[in-house]
Amino acid sequence: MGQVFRSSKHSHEVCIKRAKSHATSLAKSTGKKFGANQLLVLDILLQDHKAISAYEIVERIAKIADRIQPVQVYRALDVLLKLGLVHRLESKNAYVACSDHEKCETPQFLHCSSCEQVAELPGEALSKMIAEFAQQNHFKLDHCLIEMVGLCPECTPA
Amino acid sequence: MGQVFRSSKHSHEVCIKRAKSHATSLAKSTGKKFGANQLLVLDILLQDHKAISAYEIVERIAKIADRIQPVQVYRALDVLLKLGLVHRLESKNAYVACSDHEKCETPQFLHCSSCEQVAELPGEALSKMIAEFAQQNHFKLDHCLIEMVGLCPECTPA
DNA sequence: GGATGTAACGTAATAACATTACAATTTGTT
DNA sequence: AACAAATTGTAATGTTATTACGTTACATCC
Repeated sequence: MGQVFRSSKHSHEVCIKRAKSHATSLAKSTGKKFGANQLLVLDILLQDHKAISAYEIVERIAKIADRIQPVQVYRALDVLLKLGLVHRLESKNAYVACSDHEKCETPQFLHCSSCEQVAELPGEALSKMIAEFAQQNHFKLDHCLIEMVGLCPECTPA
Repeated sequence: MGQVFRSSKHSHEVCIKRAKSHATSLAKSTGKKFGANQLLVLDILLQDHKAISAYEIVERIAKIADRIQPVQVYRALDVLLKLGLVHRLESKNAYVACSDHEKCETPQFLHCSSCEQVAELPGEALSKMIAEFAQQNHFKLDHCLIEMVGLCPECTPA
């Protein structure tokens, strides 16, 4: 199993590059183009592996470009969320760039309460088990939210 | 395995009675007493198995007693949440009375998107598995949020 | 080229959810 | 009665998200 949490020294340029190339190929395959605000929001979220609020995105954009309104950020987020390029952390009302472009239909998040980094859990064993639980209870599952809070390896005292 | 979703014809009086007697015994064992607002909020939430917002609670209380302010509802909710008598559904910003007083440290919710009923999943298999996943990823788990959305048995077309 | 459709953007206002700060009241205890 | 602790009351504010309406950019089709 790979490291789900990025080391603080990992080459984040690589993450950004990979995410952007994924976004580009997604755009190509669907025939869509990203608008200016959508690109800005994605750029901001790609700066690290933390989840930030929509209003925080507003502020960060204001530092590098013309200030835009919250609603414009929410609209951009809607598009990015639908494409799976961004996820929403329900328990934090915050948004994070997807960091696992292979398999993230039902993302399961690990959120470090110390450094605030967010990781996505790979693998499907958990979602399969959950699907089974649902079925056992005659529940027609649409989607499931899994958010774990705790300390990441780097923030765990040895 | 019991029915986690209450049938629409279930005798809800029993649920209310059971919850209230649990609350009473909890109060007795901890030497606390519930305040007027706390009792009102609990009563409102016990009226059914649905999750409602704090502001909805404000409105419902206004129908049966003097109107109170949102902050008063939030305070009452804080107390009830800490006692485990009420849970918060993060993905809906809504609150629901606990319906499984035996075992609800890490409640796992099923939320019907049609009738809006909320059920708690019994058992610990899921939470154990999740704890394992956390450990495998060197994540020191504090708590975990599990919310499943779909259709309950009564709302599932045959 | 001009009409048309659609996706994104701009602006203002407001709705929905939650907290802070401070004062008054009630309750239990000595 | 005096005190502490918990609860309640009131006002204001902070945070998150949406609605409504209008404009701009751009591709397509006739």
